[in-house]
Amino acid sequence: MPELPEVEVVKNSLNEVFKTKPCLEKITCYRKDLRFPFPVKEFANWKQQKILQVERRAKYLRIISANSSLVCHLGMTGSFRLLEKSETKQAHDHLSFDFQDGTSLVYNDPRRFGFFIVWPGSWDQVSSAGLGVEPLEKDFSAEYLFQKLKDRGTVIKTALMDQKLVVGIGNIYASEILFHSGVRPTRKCQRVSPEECQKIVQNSKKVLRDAIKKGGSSIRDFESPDQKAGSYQDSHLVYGREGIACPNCKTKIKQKVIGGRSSFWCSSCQD
DNA sequence: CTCTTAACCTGGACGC
DNA sequence: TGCGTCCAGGTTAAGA
Repeated sequence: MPELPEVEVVKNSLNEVFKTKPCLEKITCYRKDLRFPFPVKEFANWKQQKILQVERRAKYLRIISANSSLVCHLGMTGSFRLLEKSETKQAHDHLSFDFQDGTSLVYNDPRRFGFFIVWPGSWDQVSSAGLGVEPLEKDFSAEYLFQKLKDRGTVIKTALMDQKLVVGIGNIYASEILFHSGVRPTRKCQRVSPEECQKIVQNSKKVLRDAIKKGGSSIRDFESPDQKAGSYQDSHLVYGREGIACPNCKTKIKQKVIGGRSSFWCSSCQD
């Protein structure tokens, strides 16, 4: 489900929830694991704790209490929603943060690719791959991107989705960013010019910021904890639009699997 | 070392 | 209605 904009929206929404209901009664899990075993011992320490803040790095969330913190990843289908006192849990509800007023914040994840782990100290320890720069920060620059691309054997779309290079960009936004930049997803990294790097960097920031503003993309099932669906899917120009006219030139949008992921582009607007 | 593929899971859409 | 196949926003171990 979630790329950077969706995770950012979830983060903001969780912070709203925890601002109103900072005091936890307990954490309950309804199974023993997701992608990794739940840190059950650690959960026991969260009884009666106050939740201070939620942060985001890459597609990871960090939930911080007074004396501990948890890192959560939503995988493909993870989501949170608020459960009122009278409501009962649903299929694929795997864990809940239970508040002292009887309501709960429930984590639901049909495919169970998500996880909760104890905060290990540094972000790089969360991902064995090692995390690249944040796309919305200054250090994601045209110079940085050009340097990273110049000795790579892969194509540009694969590079944009490589979390070691830049974090947070997934399959939807990679296609969208490359369309906005006029660069074909199949272009070899070494053949992307400095000028095109500039465009890709600028459009990454623009597309991701616009998507955050619109609450993320809600295709299939994404929604934030306040139950609001995002609307950025209405702004998708190529993703999921195979055979539909390009908004610029009316050429039919192409689709092809690149690096194992479905990719979309306009063969006339993108070189 | 770099790069690609398969696997982890469930559910929804589609074809027969 | 049912059953088989394919596909889905991510990550990463294993293979080439």
